[in-house]
Amino acid sequence: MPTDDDIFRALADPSRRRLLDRLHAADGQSLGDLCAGLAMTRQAVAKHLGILEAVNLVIVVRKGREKHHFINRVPINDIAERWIGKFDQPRLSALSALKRNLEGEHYD
Amino acid sequence: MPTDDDIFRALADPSRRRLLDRLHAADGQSLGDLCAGLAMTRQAVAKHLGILEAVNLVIVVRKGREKHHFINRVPINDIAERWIGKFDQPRLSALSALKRNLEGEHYD
DNA sequence: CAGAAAGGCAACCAAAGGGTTGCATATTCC
DNA sequence: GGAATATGCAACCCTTTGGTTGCCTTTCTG
Repeated sequence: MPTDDDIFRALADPSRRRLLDRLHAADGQSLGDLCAGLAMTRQAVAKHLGILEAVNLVIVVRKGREKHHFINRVPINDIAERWIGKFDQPRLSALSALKRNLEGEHYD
Repeated sequence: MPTDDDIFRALADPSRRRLLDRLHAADGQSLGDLCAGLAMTRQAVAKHLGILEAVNLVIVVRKGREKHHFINRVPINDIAERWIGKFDQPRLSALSALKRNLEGEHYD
């Protein structure tokens, strides 16, 4: 079970956040997909993904010789609730969320 | 101007998050106050606070020979909005915020 | 004014971290 | 079967970083 500290440390590295960004843009990419265009070795990317897997920020599904990666939002939401939440002004965040809500969420 | 990366790296260390926790419990403490009960040198704590200051997570007010520290919530809220926000389910967070809104805060 | 209290500065150290190279393994396709 | 594809594993390297010790400066206080 990853601790909050594990999650924070995993998120501390910009390359890893970028990987999460890429998965957010297109979920389920393989290692090779995720390497494309990055100024890093495949092995480096694999290490980063390994760390993200270890803290459950990324879930892996193996399909043949390929390894597909999916974001798991739970840990992020957890630290957002448990740690970041207590530092933001409740009224402001409630207002902005409500505003987002009213302004039209047509995702999904 | 601190980048998101700076903020994440500053938050990555558990000692620094603990310092923020302590300031959250009682804002405006001095260096000596913040050292109390920690298994660290004063100099180590000062370094951590220096990092927190550098990224504007903590604001310092000098009073005589003392140095008082105050939390600045802006950077935390910034990354929460700009980065974490896009990873949580908009519907869920909007709902929970709305729920919080309805359930308690009737001080508009 | 002398000494204690609060903090600043700098050098140093051991460990962790991000990245690389090199090679091994497993799968798919012709 | 054999080559190309997709990934795994391990040793190694250099930089960052969290922490320490030692000493200096500033500000109260008796």
